[in-house]
Amino acid sequence: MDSLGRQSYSRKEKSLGVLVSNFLKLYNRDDVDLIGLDDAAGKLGVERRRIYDVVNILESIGLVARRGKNQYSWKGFGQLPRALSELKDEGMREKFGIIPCVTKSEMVLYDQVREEPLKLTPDDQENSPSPKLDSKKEKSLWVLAQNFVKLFLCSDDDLITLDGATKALLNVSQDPMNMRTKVRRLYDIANVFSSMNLIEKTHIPETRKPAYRWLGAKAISESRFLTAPATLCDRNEPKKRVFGTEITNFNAKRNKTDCSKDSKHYGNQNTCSVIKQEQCDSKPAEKSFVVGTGGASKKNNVENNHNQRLEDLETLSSTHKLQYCNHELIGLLGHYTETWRSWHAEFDRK
DNA sequence: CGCTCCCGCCAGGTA
DNA sequence: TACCTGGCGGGAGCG
Repeated sequence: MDSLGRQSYSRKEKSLGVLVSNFLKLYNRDDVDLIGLDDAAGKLGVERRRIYDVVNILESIGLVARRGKNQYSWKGFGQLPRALSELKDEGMREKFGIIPCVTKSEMVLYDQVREEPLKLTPDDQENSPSPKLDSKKEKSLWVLAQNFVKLFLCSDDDLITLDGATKALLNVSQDPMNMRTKVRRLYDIANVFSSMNLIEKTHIPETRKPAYRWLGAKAISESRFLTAPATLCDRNEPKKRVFGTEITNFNAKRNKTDCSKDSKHYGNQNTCSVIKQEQCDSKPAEKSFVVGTGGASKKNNVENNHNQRLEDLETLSSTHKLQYCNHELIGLLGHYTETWRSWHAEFDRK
């Protein structure tokens, strides 16, 4: 709320990155098979349109696969290495390692070379679609996301500038307006991947130009993005956007005169939804918050760790402090819900 | 003020 | 033909 009592709008809270992070918290579990788009939209408190963005990008690296209308299946991080290596092979064949400094004729060649995107989803992509559909597919988030990944996998340089990615993935000879649109999509994709710790946003030291660094599947598997803010591990770059540590999707909207129109489709879009941590947190052992009846030394350790973390926090920006607190609160909530559940189950048995 | 990217319109596809 | 899908670009938020 601002001083006038309006719900304040925070762009970051509504970002695709936060959404994807919450999406993963919700569905990144072994017992998840099918993901309903309506279900996801409802639980995450966003309109369906945004879910399409998320699943398209996740599908590009094989985390989910389209099963049919309104339904995706959760494939999981387990197959990520395989998907990435397939993308790499594909990219190598397509010469993605060479980021072209594009001239018009080069671009034509480049376009010819990367006609068919990798089929990580066997079902609908099989039958040769119409040329019209091809051109649509060529522009899709899915393809753009795959090509973006290929760029990292096939390049020796682990830093890729936004400029470089733009030149490599988009036909820079097109009109500027078209370019602007495509670059927006690159931002979307980059945000999603950085929220997953697949890449991180940084910049070229000399030029300060924005750039992305590949962190890769290993970073994801080591990552605690489901349970802890990356902020604390990354004090070199306090300005870096950190996703997944905020509760997203409050009903505050960007100011626009009439938001009611679209609610015909998405009745639930304004619901304030907080991801239920007890559903999401599949790795209680990894929780940064420790509770228990352990001995005094254990307790001291916990306190020391806690104090150390408070000291660490002091070095951060206020935004990151808030993000950290948000995360801790969610963790606590999840922990106590879990405890309550098990006690309740125990009570029921007796 | 330029960069970033959310938001939702609406065209085209599908059941 | 109602509903699903997702490209697209306006324009708001932010540094």
